[in-house]
Amino acid sequence: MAKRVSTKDKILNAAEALFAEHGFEQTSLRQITADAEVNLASVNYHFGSKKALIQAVMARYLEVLMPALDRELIQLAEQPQVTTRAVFDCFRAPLNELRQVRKHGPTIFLSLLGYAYADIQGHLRRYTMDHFGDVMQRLLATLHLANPQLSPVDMFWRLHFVLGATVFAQVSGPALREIAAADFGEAIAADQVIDRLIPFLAGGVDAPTE
Amino acid sequence: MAKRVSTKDKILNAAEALFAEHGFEQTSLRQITADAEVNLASVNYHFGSKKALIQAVMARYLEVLMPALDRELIQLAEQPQVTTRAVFDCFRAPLNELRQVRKHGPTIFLSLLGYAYADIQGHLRRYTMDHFGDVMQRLLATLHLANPQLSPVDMFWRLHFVLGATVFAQVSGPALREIAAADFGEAIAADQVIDRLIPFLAGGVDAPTE
DNA sequence: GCGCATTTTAAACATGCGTTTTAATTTAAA
DNA sequence: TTTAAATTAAAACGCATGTTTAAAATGCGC
Repeated sequence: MAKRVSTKDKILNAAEALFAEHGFEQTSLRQITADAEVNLASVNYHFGSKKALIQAVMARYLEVLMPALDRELIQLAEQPQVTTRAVFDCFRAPLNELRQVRKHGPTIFLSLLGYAYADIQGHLRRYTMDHFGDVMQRLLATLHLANPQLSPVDMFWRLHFVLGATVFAQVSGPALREIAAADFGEAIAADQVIDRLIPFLAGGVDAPTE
Repeated sequence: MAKRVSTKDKILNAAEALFAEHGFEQTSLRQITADAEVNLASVNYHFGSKKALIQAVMARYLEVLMPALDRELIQLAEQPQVTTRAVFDCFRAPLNELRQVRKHGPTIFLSLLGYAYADIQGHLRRYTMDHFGDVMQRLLATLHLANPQLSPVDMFWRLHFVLGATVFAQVSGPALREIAAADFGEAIAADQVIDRLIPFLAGGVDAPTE
């Protein structure tokens, strides 16, 4: 009983794999449709344009991640003490839930996130704000609970440094893990990079200002 | 006495400005040669290929930054106490020296660095290691002085998180500063982002491991 | 000022891209 | 089974890219 996969899903699956590896702009519809074993024109038929396809790929993950993250943040806010580290740990379970979407969902999603910010500046930011603005608001509020000494503008910048480190670690992840394995004989799984990352991020956010 | 600028330099100047703003892949030779007011074919004549032009643009900055950074690191190593923060502060003067190359050299260079890592993975890394491997070695050694508790592999990852945050902050810099100005009415200059960044980076590197 | 090497120019080349068109095919309801 | 809608397929379109070619212009030592 081989299960029938729709053309639309074949495209989504092939596209996200190529996007995660090479970025959006550098992945052509011809590569995608060849990998998906569908006709070139079917992307425009089912999604309308390449841009809409990119959005559909991202939405599939965001719709799982964002509600899960929201639940974690609400739960955390009930605690008497909130630390920066605890806020970042809120991402662990939601990221893991992305495995429901795809086996290597967490890694794929973070790579996509990286390219989304690098390639189409503002485009994804607007989408995220429109659909999940309340979650982002809660994230900011919770981080402020943990760091009342940071002004909103300080927090704004530090959060983007956090995003940068995260995104870079994932986009360059395959290459970096290869180098690390060669130089230190120590191979770590893609999903474990996040374990190294979180303490770093918390330390950065908690750092005293200038 | 208008000073005569060679075609080669006109190309380099126009190219780096466009590269810094839009990235390498997304900047065409036609845009570059139009801005530089030179013929399209002159890029291939003087540099051989677009790839070689990219390398020439980066080299112009690296050849100023790296020796200056090396001097700072050597000087720092003579101090009795070395902190992570002090290591990162070593970048301030060398980055400022890039103004000799161009007025907004520091910002341009960091943007270029960002795109270099995002666009042509490994390509720039190899060039840097071939030409300035000794400086990178010294940087690692100095950071180890400041953080003897971190294993080499820990340091490897944290340094790349640092690179990611830096690069992202610069590449997304214009957009982020715009948003910050709109949301907080607080406009900060491009060169001041580094002042916000350094405490964050030092805090991240100094953070306790998992 | 001649003659050769260097540089600039305009044009074309080959390739790849996202998209559109038109016809063939499959699907599913009547 | 018939028929209309949805989907797939092949081909072409229009455009942009990096590169190459071959002629024209320029610079410069003699």
